[in-house]
Amino acid sequence: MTQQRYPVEKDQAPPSRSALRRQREREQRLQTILDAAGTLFAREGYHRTGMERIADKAEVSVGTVYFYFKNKEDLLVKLLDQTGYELRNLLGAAFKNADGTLEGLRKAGKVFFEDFCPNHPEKIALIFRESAGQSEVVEAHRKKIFDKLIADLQAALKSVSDNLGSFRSPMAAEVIAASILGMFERLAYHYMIWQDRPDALQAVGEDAVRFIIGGVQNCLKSKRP
Amino acid sequence: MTQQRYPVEKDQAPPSRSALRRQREREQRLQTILDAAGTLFAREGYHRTGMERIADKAEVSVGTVYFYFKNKEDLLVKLLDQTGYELRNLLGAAFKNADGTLEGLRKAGKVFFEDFCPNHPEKIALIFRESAGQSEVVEAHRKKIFDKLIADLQAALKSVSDNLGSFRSPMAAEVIAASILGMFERLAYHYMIWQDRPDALQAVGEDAVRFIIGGVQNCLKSKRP
Amino acid sequence: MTQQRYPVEKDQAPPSRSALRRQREREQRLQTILDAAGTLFAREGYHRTGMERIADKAEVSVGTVYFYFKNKEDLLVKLLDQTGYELRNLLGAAFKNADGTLEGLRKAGKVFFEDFCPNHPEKIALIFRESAGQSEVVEAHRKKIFDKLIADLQAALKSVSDNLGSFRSPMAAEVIAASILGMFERLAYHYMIWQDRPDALQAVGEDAVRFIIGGVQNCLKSKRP
Amino acid sequence: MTQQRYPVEKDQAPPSRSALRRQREREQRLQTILDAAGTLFAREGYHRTGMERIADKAEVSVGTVYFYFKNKEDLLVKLLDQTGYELRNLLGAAFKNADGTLEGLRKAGKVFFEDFCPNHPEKIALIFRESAGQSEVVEAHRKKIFDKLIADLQAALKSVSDNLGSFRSPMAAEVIAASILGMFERLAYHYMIWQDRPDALQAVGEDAVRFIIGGVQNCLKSKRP
DNA sequence: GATGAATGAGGCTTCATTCAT
DNA sequence: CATGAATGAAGCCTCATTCAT
Repeated sequence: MTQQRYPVEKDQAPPSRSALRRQREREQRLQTILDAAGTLFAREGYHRTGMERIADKAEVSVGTVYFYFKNKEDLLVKLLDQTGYELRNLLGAAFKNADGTLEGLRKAGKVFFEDFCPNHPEKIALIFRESAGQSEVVEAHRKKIFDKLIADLQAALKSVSDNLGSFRSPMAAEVIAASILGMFERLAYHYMIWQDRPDALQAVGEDAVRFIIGGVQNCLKSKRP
Repeated sequence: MTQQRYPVEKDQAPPSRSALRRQREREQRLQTILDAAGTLFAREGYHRTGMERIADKAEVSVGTVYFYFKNKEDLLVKLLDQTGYELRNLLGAAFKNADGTLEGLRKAGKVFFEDFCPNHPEKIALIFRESAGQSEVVEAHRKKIFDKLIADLQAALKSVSDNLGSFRSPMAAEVIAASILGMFERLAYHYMIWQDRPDALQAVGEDAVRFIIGGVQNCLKSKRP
Repeated sequence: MTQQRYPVEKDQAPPSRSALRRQREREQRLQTILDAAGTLFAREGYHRTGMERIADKAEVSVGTVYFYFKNKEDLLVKLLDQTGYELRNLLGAAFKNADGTLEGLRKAGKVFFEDFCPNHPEKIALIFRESAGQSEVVEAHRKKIFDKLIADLQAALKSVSDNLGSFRSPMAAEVIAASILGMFERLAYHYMIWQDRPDALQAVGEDAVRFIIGGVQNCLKSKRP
Repeated sequence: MTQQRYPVEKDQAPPSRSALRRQREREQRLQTILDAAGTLFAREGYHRTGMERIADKAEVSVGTVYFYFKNKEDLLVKLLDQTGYELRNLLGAAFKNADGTLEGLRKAGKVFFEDFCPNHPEKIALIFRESAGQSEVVEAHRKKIFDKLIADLQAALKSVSDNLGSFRSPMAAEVIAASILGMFERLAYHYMIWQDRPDALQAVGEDAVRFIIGGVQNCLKSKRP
């Protein structure tokens, strides 16, 4: 549209004010659609939610949804990735500055059960229910997310073992990491989705953490003189 | 239950030989269809499996499938219930004659990872993937199955606590039960479905059991003299 | 089955006792099935009634229904014919011994509204609702029945006109006959099926008869000296 | 109703030209589909007409039919309502400016037999044949239409009776109204659908009207000075 | 004669996706 | 960029009819 007055070094013209605004609006709209889809997927189920429903809720037309997302699956994938990213950040933060001690696991449990679960029940439904078994593409993303969460947990466990003694078995770290994820998953599902008892989550979290810590310790060759 | 002391005159003719045979054939065919559906659901996914595919694989006509099952959902529900029943029996047997000790949990882990998982990968997929978020009816059955498994585990934990000391928290038994289920679920999914490493399952099971036992002990107020 | 010992003159061996009994049972069963079908067709509608429902109600198997009737349509046709036959007999009797006077029409109206309608609501539904527009074959039978009823009425009107004076128009007799049938049809439908007021039928019949008689008279060139 | 004295500022933008055109096209297409369905229902029968046939005849896709109509039943209901509306208007117009005399009935008969029947045989088939006994919903609409037609006729009869003398029986007006409808129905069916003699309809109409007028008069307590 | 399990063509409907305006 | 009408493949399910036992 506007002519380039000076050659730009690489590939980025300084964006005009209106271009910035448009960019912002664009992202807002994208997120609006994503939120609408997320809510509906969680509430009604991925398959029972039609594209028109999503468009309606986001107050746009079906065509617009397709302008922002390749297809319905893409919507689910983006939502899934967003949730995974958020979850990793949350747990990652818990492990910061707790290297080497079991405190990181405690914080991670606390933040998951007391922050994430009660505030994002629809994300629980999305990542642990709706994204299960939908298509190869979705499953691939799901695997990647779970793998990364497990890797993060495994890294945290590694630093614990560096400090408190190595694991008795070579697979222990991975197994424990996956176990913790499984615990979080099933407990969240059980208490948030099936029983809808957000009030119970604090106690649940405490018990879960106690269980985890006992479990981890039992898998370590204790490093005592 | 109670034996008939005298033969009952009429009201219930002894089923003829041919009637018995037909009854048997009927059940065989029903199971054939169920198996076909189970395999396809696990391999291709519930939604991507059409009724015609199922009929073809079972070598019957579509109408026959509907003669034995109300609808597609019914197929999934029956499959789910069957799997749930099997799993409960398996774990239940592990807890028999191990009351009061942690031996029951060890056996349960062993039998799940070393027997159930490698021999029934499709049931893992079915109960932990395909049955998730399909419909209210399916979800209700899923909840019932999970609830029962949790109740069984909880009962086993109760008898452990009777023996070794009570739990530090009132919810502990339930939380631990759900946690163990979650561990089994995610580990089975991780190593069977995503990594397809049935050979790793023995080691995984051992680590998982060690983790569980440590976890349980840590949640008990130790009963020491 | 049994050999013919002596040549039978035309085509009928003297039926044995058991053959007679079988014949009777056969007809009873046939009628049972027909009744079951009639009830269900009237209550649930021809299309929404499956053959299995009919067999169940008649306490026989589906195969047996097909032994007695060629197909579902045949069931409807037989039922329709039976009803038509009954209706013709009923109205025919009303015209007996009333030749030449309007008394026959009065009696016909009376017997239709006060006998037939309240006692056979399901036949009203069958002939005036369920048999409409089902297939060419059914429609052909329906036409034949209606045509005959109209012909009967027309004959009755003819004898009235012989007595009281000829009709002003050549088509009058046929038109009036069809009109009377239409009146009966719609009044029966209105008061029995839609309003379910069998108690009103006497009054309805009286008004209808008065209307008919006035109508007929108005179409006659009165034969007065 | 009330004129806007001042232009309303916003809230309702004047529909753009293209919007108007689209609205028009939309209604045209809807009517095209309705016509296609009406023709096929009348010619082949409601049940023997598949949705694909309808779509083909209307030169649209199946999906488009479902975009404009909820389902097949809806198509029939809309068609039925349209026909009922048309019929009421037709007869209603006949009664205008004929209050108190029998002229209205004469005109109504004339317009029905000489205009409606020969010009819309498919609507005769639809309202008097195809819509009979199809489903509860359809039957409910059918009842409503017939009830309204009867009510209209009844009102016309009422004004006749106001003029010429009251009816001998309290139900007479309703009975006669239903009777007239039944006559129209059966005569139209008889001469248009079964005998396909549109040429006979004029004579039929005249006889029918003569019959009706005689009938009505016979039901009135004649009001003579 | 009677049974009822098996058949499979055909029906209705949904819904993700496209594209002219 | 946004719209929403149009598409049509694909899915689930029904049910009249048959036939081996």
